[in-house]
Order: sequence, then structure tokens, then C-alpha cells
Amino acid sequence: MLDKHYDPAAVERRIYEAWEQGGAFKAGAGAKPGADTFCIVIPPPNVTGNLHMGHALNNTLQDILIRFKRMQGLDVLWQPGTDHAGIATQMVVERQLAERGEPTRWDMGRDAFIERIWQWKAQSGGAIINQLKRLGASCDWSRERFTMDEGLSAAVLKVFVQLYKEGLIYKDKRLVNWDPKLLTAISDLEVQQVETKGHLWHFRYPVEGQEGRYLTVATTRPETMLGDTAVAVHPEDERYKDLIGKHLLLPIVNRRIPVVADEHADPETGSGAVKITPAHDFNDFEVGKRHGLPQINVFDQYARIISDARAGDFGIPVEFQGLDRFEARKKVVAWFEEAGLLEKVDDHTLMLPYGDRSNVVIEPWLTDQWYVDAATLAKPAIAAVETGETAFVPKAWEKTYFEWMRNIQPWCISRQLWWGHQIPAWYAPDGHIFVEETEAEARAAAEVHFGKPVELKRDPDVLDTWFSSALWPFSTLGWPEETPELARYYKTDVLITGFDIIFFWVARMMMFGMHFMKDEKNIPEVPFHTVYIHALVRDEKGQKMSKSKGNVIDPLTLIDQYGADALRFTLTAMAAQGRDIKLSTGRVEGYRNFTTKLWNAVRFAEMNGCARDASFDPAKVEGTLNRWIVGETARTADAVTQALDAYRFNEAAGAIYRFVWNVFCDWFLEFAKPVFSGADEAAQAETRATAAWVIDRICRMAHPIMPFVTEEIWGLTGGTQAEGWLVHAAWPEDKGLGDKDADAEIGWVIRLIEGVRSVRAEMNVPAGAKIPLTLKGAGAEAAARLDRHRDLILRLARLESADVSEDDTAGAVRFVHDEATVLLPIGDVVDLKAERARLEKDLKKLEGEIRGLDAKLSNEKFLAKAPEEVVEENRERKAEAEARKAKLADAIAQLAAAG
RNA sequence: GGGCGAUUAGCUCAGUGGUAGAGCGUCUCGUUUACACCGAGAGGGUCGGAGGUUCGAAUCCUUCAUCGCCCACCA
Repeated sequence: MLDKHYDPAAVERRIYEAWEQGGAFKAGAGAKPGADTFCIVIPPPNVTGNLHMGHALNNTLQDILIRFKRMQGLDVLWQPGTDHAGIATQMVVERQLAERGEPTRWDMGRDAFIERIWQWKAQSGGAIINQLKRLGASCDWSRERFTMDEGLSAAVLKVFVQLYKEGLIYKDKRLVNWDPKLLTAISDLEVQQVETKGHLWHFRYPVEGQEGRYLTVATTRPETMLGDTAVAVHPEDERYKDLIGKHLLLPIVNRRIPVVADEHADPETGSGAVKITPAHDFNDFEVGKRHGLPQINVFDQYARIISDARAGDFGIPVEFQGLDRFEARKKVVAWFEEAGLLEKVDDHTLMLPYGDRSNVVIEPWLTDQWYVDAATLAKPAIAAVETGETAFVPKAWEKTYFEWMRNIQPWCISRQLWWGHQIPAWYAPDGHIFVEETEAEARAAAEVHFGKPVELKRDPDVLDTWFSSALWPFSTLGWPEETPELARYYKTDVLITGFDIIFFWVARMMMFGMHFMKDEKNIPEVPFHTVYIHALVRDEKGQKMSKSKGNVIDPLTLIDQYGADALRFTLTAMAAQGRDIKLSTGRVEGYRNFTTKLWNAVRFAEMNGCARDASFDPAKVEGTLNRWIVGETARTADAVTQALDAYRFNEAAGAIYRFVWNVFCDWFLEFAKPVFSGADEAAQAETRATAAWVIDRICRMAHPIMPFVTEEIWGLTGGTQAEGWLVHAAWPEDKGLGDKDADAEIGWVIRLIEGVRSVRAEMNVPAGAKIPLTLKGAGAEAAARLDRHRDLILRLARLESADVSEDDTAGAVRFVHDEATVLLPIGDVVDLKAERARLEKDLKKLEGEIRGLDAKLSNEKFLAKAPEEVVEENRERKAEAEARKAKLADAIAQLAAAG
């Protein structure tokens, strides 16, 4: 016996545990023999992470596809795992050390610190895996991987070494985005440009040999002037043309710097003269290279002014040495002001680069780093999307992908961290680099090179976390080993992710996948044929959820409150192919109510003895009601299938919602009530079996979206004996069921009941009052329909009687129902004036409709150019409207006669 | 500076050439073989503005307005 309210908290844990213990999600479980494969690799969440709303949406959508394909009998693998998240994880553990007053990572040393992180991972890492389970994710957990586990690390080494030997990975000294808090380089993608209100300082630089003449430069970064090695002006700029080739005397450091002509200087901007600091600005770096300027690095790794021997060489006064960059800025500005060389200060809005993890201003800094030649790797990855080998859904995202990939910059992959894949490069004392998968191989190579053994030192840096993520679609399947899984499931099918990850991850998987994986004809093979890009989840006001704003909705709280199914259904229903989802808890509550509604419908069916009948054949039902609901069910299942095939998740959810609530509950079950309590045993038996069959179909088609409640119902209604878990039950393929006669007849009854209800409510007929109904002018079919369904019409319209008759009752309330007029003689209750007003309102509306249709149908161009079926449809509508109009006019006349 | 997107009922959003929809909220009525996490009914929109294409436009095009996002080295 089902409880009155479904209790997700109690049911979900039990069911998930049973699924897992029963191996329900194992690769290939439940597949038909010889079935095709369907594989999704999960976007690996950070091992430090907690499930947020974005994960909930992302994994709900993946789970829907996985469960859908699994039920269709495919050999399904949903490959799970987590990401070691280099910076994030190292920060978490460092913070923990600080909180506990334990030694810092510097105190304990690299090996001990890494060991410490592994301990942390064993204890508290991967909480998100359990959270994914609470959401209902049906991953093959027996295959869970971690980007730092042995196999994946081997894959990383192999990829790095091969790319190095192919010349696609190289080391270079150039400006990088340096994070002076985390003390590491980061890639362009990890830099966030933030609009900031600042100032533009105008400094006067004295011209050498021309007493009293100055060249004014404008800068947003005064402190970098200590490293200036030139000033650039536009070659055509008349104001400064005579100064080109002359020299300036750089204040404070008394450095003699040239005025160079360079297109980079824009006469319209600032003063038209640009200070050039090649070691601290990306543009200036390029200008410096063009003019062979020295690169003077005035910052240390903390972005403080250097204070070692070089400081003196560069002429940096002692009082500036060791200052933080922002302190140095103040001091430089003060110096210029005092010296009378500060021309003016303007307010200025500029974009400042911030590190996405550290949230400090990033410093362009000159260092040696490792780079991937992304431009070369991007070429086949671009072509694969151009040819459609991999397609984005929605397609508009391809444009974003192309734009980035066609302008791709070298990818800086080295990080000055400890947690991650250490770069497999060893240095000989003379600086010669040996890149091999193991130290032994590096030694051997060095011995060959030098003709004798030499001492080697390994590069201390680790790789960008996204480097290992880029291998995820094949490394998780076993590569570089030639595993059966790799052969079977690569290429994978669909990748589901948010648009913010297209550059970080999707593009890089495309590049690496195509470089390392080849099909049987040795042609590069993409990692997946479809990339589904979903929206970002925001709060109900449309703001990005963030801890600092305090507007974070925790999916686990919602699961506790409303159940995982309700959350999943909400996210699915809102997953239209757009940019973002504004989530409100009211919506979740609404879909929680939906699960309760479904639950109660099943409970009602159970109370009325509806049980599965193995011999039931939906194609052979006889009762009109049953033929109708069988057809509705099949149509809904078909709509859901089509929606899921097209990744229109919201449409699938909408179809199920409407069918369960507005068709099955509102009408079928109500219509079934008189049958259940009636005397016709044959009809009763068929209706019971039909109801049970429909519930079975609902369970199946709703299972991908709401797996828990459907599995529970399926089990309680005897599903498990027949087919095992609902997880593995066959997806409904009931096309062609139902018939038009039944649809027409049930539709007629529904409209009749709705008509009566509407009139009753509008005329304020007390809900408890039973009134007689007369159907006037009814044809034979209408009379028969009334006869066949009299019981339930009486019941649902709250009537005393319902008969066909040509007798008119003066003063009856009336409405038009197809060819007939419905008369409801409600005697004293009728307010004739109100009734007349009601009818005239209807008439007016109808006349407006007819006018519109007339205009269309008398338009010759419309008749000539519109498709025949549209014209025909309009004709029918007009005929119908005219008939209704005549009936209404008649009704008003009757009323006038009565009054 | 370049690109993308949004603007539809009080709110949150579907719909993307052929009779304007849902959820929530509002109002009225209601315990009738499940469900008040319910049922019945009602009200509510010139689909951001202006042009255009079309027999027909919320839907396609142009333009304007407002809001948002992404990319970019402008001192």
C-alpha cells in the first residue's frame, strides 16, 4: 500500500544503494546483444569541489541521455572521475595547514607536502562523488578515474614527451601572466579582465640636450617607469617627428633612453607618446623586440621592486627597492610631483587583469615557461567542426569555437606549483634538456649525448590541470594501453558542458583527441560527435550565484527538501536551449507537487485493483476510454523520444508533465471512476489493465528525468518480476496505437463537461446543486455519445440528468456544443440579465473571429498563395464559427422571448 | 573595438512563418472513490519601439532603445 505522500528522502537512498549493489550502471549492463555503444565522459569535477547547481544541471542532462539510451538497449558507458585541480587543491590544503598551525609547505618540503595532499584526498576528497549519487547519476562507478592516478599520469607523460619530440611543445622565455600571490604563471584563460576606475598619470621626461623641453608620456602604471627603455611616438606624428632618434633622460633612474618611431603609438591616445617597458607590458615587449631594446625587469616574483644587485645596476634608488608595486606607484608619482614633472592626472577607466583563483592583479613577467603550439594542433580540430564530424548543439556555439580556435595563442602549460603532473624534463649542467617518460630514459639519453653519465636535474614545474583534462576522453578508457574499452567506446558520443568551458576543455580535447587517436583507417578521430552546450544556472534575479553575494542555492538542500526527482525535473523543464536558467525554489516546489500527483494517481489505481497483466495488449483494447488513453500514451512516448533525440530536454519534460497531470489524472482517472464502481466486469477488467499499462509506460518514459520515484512505483506495482530494474526496462515503442474515433468521442465528452462547468461557475450555480441537462438539436452520434457516457457526464458535470430533447425550456442557460445546443434550466438561479450579457460577450468574440476569417478568405492572394490545407483549415474554422454564431443568436432570441 | 544573446501575462520562462502557451502568483467556488503538495472556473498579453519582406510576422530582414554575456595588448 502506498503512503499518501511520497517521501523522497527515505526512498532515494534505498533505491540508489540497490542499483549500485546490483551493478545496474556497469558498462553494458542491460544492453541488447550486439548493441551499438553510447558513451559519455563526465566533465570531471574538482576533487575539492562540492556539488553546485551547475553540476546538478550538467549531470542531470547527462544522466537523462544515459538512462534513455540504456533503456533503448544500447551498450552504455557513463565514465566518471575527478580532476586533481592543481591550484585549487594546493590552496585548500595550504589553508588547512595554516588553520591548524602546522608547518607551511615550504617548511615541510615538496615530497612531504604532496604526501599530505594525498592524505587529504583520501580523507575528504571526492565528496562530490557522493553528491552526484544523491542526484541519481548512473555512472559506472567501478570505472571511476582520477587525473593523477597511475594510468592517467602515464598518459600525460606519453603525450608530453611525444609532443615535445614533434616540436609541438617547447620552452620559451617571454612575458607570461604571473600571479604574484600564487607565485606561478597562468594561462590567458585563467586571467579575468575587470573594469576598474583608475588614473592616467602624465609624466614629463626631459629631452637630452634641449634644456626645458620635455616629452610627456601618459601611463596607468607609473611604477613600471623604472624599467622604461624607450619612448615610442607615431612616425607621422608632427608634434614629435623631430625627436625621433633623440634621447630622453629617464627621471629617478637617470637612464638615457631613445625616442623610437613605432606604429604602436597612437597619436589620438594619451599624449601620443608611449613609455616602453618591454619587461612589463605585452605591447611594449613587442615594440622592444622590433627596436632591439633592452628588457629591464624591475619586479621580483612577489611584484615588489627588486632589491638585489641588479637594482643598483639599473639605477633604482634604495628607497624604491623592495617596495610593493602599489607602494612603489605612490612613491613614483610623489617623486614626479615634487620634481615638477607631473603634468596632470586624469581619471581613467581601464581593464585590469585578475587571476581567477587568487583574485590579485596579474603581472606580465618575463620568465621561462613551457608552451604548446596550439595553432598547429587547432587546425584539424577546426576542420572537424567545419565538416560536421563534431557538431555543437545549439549550433550557434560553433561560431564561438571557431573564433577562438582561429586566433589561438601558444598555451602556457607550466605551473610553478607542487601538486600536479611534474614535467618530464631533465636538465644537464650545461642547460641541455632531455625530455623522456622516466628519469632512467633521460639519463640514458644524456649519456648518449655527452658520451658519459652526467648529473641531471628534473624540471620542478607541474603541468596545467587542463593538460590532463584534455586527454580525458581517451585516458579514462585506458590509453595508452590498447584496452577493449578504448576500442569499444572511443570515439565517445556526446559531451555535455557549459559554454564557459568551451575554450578550457572542449577545444583542447578536440586538439589532443585528434592528434593522438586514429580510427582503423589511421585517420584522426574526434573525441565525440556532439557537444551539447547547456545554460548557466543563475539565481532567480538572473545573477550569477556566488558565495560573496550569498545567493547560492545548494542543490543538496533542495534535494533534502523536495527530492532529487523534483530538482531534476525542474532543471530539465528549464533546460531550453538558451543562455541561462534563472532558478527559483517555487518552481522546484511545483515539480515536487508533480511527483506527489503521480504518486497519488498510482495509489488510486492500486486502490482500485489495477494490476499489471502480462497478457495485456494495448492494440486490442475495446472500450472507447481505453482506446483513447492508449493512443494518448503512445503519442506522448513518441514526443518524448523525439525531444530527447533532438536534445530538447524541456520539451520532453513538458510532454510528460502535461500527459500525467492534464490527461491521465484529470480525465482518464476521473472517467475510470464510474467504471471501477460500475457493474460491467469486463469493462472494469479492461480499464484496470489499461490503467496499469499506462502507469508502466509513464514510469518508463519519465524514468530518465525522475529515476527514483519511477523506479519505486515500478517496483511496488510489480515491475521487477518481469524485467528487473526499471533502469533496464525497454524504452516504449508504441507507435500507431489508438484510434481517431475514440479521440473524437472522448474529446466531445470532455468539451461538454468543460462547457457545463464553465457555465455553472459563471452563473454562480452552487457547486452542490445538481441540475438537468438537455441536448437540443443533437445528431445521432451525439445522442449515442451522450448515452454511452451518461454516467460520467452526470458525475463530472454534477448533473441530475442528461437527455436529448427538442423541448425548449424558456429561461434556461445555454451554450453551443458542436451542432447541438446545451440547455441548463436552472430556474430561479438564473439571472437573465447576466446570462444575456454572457451570451452577448461570446457572440461578440465570435463575430470578431469571423471578421478575421472573412478577411482572409476573401483575399485572393491568400487563396492563391497559401497552402491548400491552410486555406481549407480556415474555411472549416469559418463554417464552424458561423454555425456557433447561429446557435448563439438563437439562444439570445430564446432568452429575450423568456424575459 | 569585435562578437553573441535577451526583450512574450504581475513574476520566471517556453514557443521561432499559419487560431498567443506553461509554472508560480491573483480572484471566485469547492472535501465529489487518489491527491489541499488537491479539484473546478475566471481574469490577465497591441509578443520592447519603428520600418520592411510575405497571402499571412511573436517568429524572417533593417534600424533604434534597454539589459546582459564573451573575446581583445590600447598607454
